[in-house]
Amino acid sequence: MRQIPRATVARLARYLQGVEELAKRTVSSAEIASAVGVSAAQVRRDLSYLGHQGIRGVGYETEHLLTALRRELGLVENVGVAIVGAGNLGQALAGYGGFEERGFSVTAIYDIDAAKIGTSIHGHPVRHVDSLPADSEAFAIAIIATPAEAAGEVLHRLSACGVRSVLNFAPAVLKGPPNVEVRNVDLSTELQILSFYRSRNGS
Amino acid sequence: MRQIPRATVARLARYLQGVEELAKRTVSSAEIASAVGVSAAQVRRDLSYLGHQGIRGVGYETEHLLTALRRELGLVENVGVAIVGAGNLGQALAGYGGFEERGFSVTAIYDIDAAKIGTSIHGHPVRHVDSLPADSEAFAIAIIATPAEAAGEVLHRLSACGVRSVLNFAPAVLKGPPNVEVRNVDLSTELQILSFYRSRNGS
DNA sequence: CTCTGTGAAACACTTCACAGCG
DNA sequence: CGCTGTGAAGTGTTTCACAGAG
Repeated sequence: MRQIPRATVARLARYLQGVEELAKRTVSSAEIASAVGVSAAQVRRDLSYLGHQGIRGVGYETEHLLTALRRELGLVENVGVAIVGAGNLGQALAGYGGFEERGFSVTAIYDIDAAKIGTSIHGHPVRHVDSLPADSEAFAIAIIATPAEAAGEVLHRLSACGVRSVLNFAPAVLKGPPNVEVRNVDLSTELQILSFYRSRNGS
Repeated sequence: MRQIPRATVARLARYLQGVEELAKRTVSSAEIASAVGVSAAQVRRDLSYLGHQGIRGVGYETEHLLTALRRELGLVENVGVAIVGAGNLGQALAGYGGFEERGFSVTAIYDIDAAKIGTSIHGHPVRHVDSLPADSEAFAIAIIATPAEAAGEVLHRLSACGVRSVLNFAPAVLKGPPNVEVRNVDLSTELQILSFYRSRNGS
């Protein structure tokens, strides 16, 4: 029963946030379900992958559940995040406070523009992309926020210096080697998907 | 055979971009597949939802296929997009050139900060959130880039003035009424998912 | 008596493999 | 002969429904 379904992993992160917000001493699957917008059966099934965490007739003890979720998601220690690309999007991400609150630290921003290197953006140092290998111990996850043309090359470099988890915002579909998990978040693609549903959700 | 699976819709948008980039006169399912990183059988199955578009023994006639994809995705006309929230992220989105290229136009940015209203960001006017209903004819899709606290309220307003498609970047899981399609893109959630896989992808 | 945990059924999506068109 | 389009099989995910713990 090990091997958690991918679909479940994506929801565990939501549950973590949902349960944190509920801020009760115990929570039931139904409460979590309505907080994150899925079915109660789904919540129970998902949480069952973490082993027996609940108390029958009562629900889940909040602190215990949060610990289990954080452990499963690898969030026990603070996680370092590198941002590659100091353009508009990279800067916005660097200034986004939400990361720190959730246990992630932006360790540095990488670019190739000599004018930017050595400066600091929202308190984070800007370094040359060439120093990624030297810095690679500092972070576990990288965010690609470069133009599409550069994205493939950046992924290659990241993968070469041992990064296993990449979040790609460049408008290109990246696919790393099998041991590298890449999540592509393309804004245009998202809008196109929405556009599809707009036409059918009857006016 | 109508009713295209959600998973397929998400890929159609990728195919559109992949085929555009290939820029050939005809493309085979195998070519599309390798451009976007899925299996050839998957591409053929997905495209078959659009009806018979290919030519056996040859592949798909590029122009014809692009037209069919754009029609299916509701991208025949230019699509208006409103951005709500003129903070860091909202500004970055406003400056992101990729939208215009793909048939989307940012019509305006909405905020409640009096100091920002009336100014313009990357050429897009900043208006008060209260003017959303009056402007609602201008856009079909809205992007929420506000703090988490405001997001629910904003969704409510958008839905009240007839918006059916919403892309939410605020760190909150929004769920609109059934006739409103909401896509939640939460950066922290994405990082948490990556964090999960980091621990398992054998070092 | 409530709410979890889970077999079993249902459903959704993907892959296989090949008939048959051009 | 190459490549599409698709039944059929396979796999993954969700829902149902209920036994049983607290």
